[in-house]
Amino acid sequence: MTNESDIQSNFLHTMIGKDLEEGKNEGRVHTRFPPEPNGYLHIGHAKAILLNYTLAQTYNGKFNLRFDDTNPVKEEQEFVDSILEDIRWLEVDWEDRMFFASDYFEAKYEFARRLIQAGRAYVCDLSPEEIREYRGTLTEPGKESPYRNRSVAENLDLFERMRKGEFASGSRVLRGKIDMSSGNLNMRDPVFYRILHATHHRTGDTWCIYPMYDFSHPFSDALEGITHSLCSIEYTDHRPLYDWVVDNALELMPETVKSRSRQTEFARLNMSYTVMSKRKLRRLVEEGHVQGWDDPRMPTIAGLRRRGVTPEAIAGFQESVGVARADSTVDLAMLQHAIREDLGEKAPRMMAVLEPLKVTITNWPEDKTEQLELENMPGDETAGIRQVPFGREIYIEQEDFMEEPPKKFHRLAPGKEVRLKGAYVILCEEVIKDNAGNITELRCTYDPQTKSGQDTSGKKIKGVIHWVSAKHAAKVTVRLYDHLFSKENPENEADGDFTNNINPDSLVTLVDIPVEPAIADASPGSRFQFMRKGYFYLDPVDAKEGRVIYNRIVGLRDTWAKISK
RNA sequence: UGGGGCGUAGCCAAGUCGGUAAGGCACGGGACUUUGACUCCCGCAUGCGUAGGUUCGAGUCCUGCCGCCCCAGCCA
Repeated sequence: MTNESDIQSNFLHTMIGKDLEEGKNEGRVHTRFPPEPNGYLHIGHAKAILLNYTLAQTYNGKFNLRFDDTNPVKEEQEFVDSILEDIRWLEVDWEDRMFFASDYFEAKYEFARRLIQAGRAYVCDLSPEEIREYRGTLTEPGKESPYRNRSVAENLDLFERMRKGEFASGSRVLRGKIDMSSGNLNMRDPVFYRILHATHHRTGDTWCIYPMYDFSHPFSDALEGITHSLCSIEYTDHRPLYDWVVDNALELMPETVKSRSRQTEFARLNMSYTVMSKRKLRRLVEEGHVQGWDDPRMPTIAGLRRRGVTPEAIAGFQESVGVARADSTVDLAMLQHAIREDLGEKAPRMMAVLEPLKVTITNWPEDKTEQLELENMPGDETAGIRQVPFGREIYIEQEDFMEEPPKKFHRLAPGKEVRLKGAYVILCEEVIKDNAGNITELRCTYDPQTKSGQDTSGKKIKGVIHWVSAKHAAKVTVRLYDHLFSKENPENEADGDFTNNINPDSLVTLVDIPVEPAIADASPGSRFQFMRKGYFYLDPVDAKEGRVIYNRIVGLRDTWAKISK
């Protein structure tokens, strides 16, 4: 049984609680996620998936996966494959209930026939343009089609011949006979079937008529015994039609219908600096602005996965965002927080220098290497210890040295001391520059009394910086941008040029960076926290092709950046 | 100008029969710290789009305004 205080309170739980109380659906809760296989899933879909799945789990119910594949010209097998992979990765289990709307084409055809027989649907010969004209406008009622009162026999005959392929694509449709004067345009004799001579990715050329969403979806729900059909807010206007279809199915196809499902709408996810429109994401891919649907900067599940985000982080994000009916735009910081929260306790700490500055420790013997022991997770002994070599020449981060430091700067500066994490305290004695005045090297001395863990010097050093042994360091590539857009590079409002400010996929200046040997030996899929630099992930896709590239999953909070402003 | 939906802090979001505004993110302050990270404390809406009304009492009920979003695919 679920502890009520564990459940994020929202209107969905209130609704289900009420339904259960009233004994609706024999106390069953059965949800579904119904993607159209016409693109890759993104984090917005993750919200819908998790919502449906956790709702079912909370009430010991069931969750179905159903591909809404009723439009053969847009759908492809590649997308059903990617969707399956993404949902599995999210650790959402549909058990043995994976369905396709196309599984029910025959049943839907029969349902349509019975609607005709009941005088509630008719074949209409109006052209698409004429149908639009007859539909009226937002403020004016529509006109009834001249074909609206065909006899049942004629409709049945025509509909059968539509199926047989006797007519050209677009020449006729089957429409529901509802109300051409309804204020709700969806009720003005909606189209249920269109003729489309196209090959379907699953049914091939078996059919040349395909059901429309408004007819197909509610019936699919009813056939599967769905009790709660969640969808996004823009379908609110479709609810009366949804009910019309289910009610008719209940009456005319009782032998097949398993539930009186109800549609409930919720607001889809919007996030700052994030493109969530499938259409725009497709453009980014097709116009080559990104490597593909799984580009690590993409908000797709595949992109997030490749970047190194964990399913747990996505679930945590979803939970913290909640769900409501009001339009909203979640701050990207919420996602970043969820990622850090999850990785903070599972990613081993390592040192990597992204923008190296050479440091020579002048009082350290020329060829002496000392193996230092560093904790993988400070404070957590079970995470183990690693050996890190230390020698005369090391690299530190360029930004950890300032020739003329401001007051609160705790790192290295001429004549100042700083602790090298896990090693010794060094003192900066000399700054070496090239002819152009660029700092090329620091000459420092170390204090033998200050070895990490056995410091006898009594020194209180505030600054601790990360480093890497120059002799032992390996070089890898790093992708620093973790989002397509950011505060500095926001997506443009206008549809046309929203691609203008795309963050680059990597910084070329960082191509050769030294890292701890332990990192260089890591296997694909490893996640680390590079000390003071963020969480990184060895890109498995690049690794497959022999490239060693680390993606920054998310950066760390940077208090210094704020102080220094 | 038809129909539908929505408005609680910078961003999300709880608020059963009306009983005196949860929580998270962000932000600010402090403690701790061999990651300026993490963690831990503290602070952050006399106010719930707005104007009235009902009531001992209104975010919750009523009325009028204002604002934002969706709908005229043989897409989903």
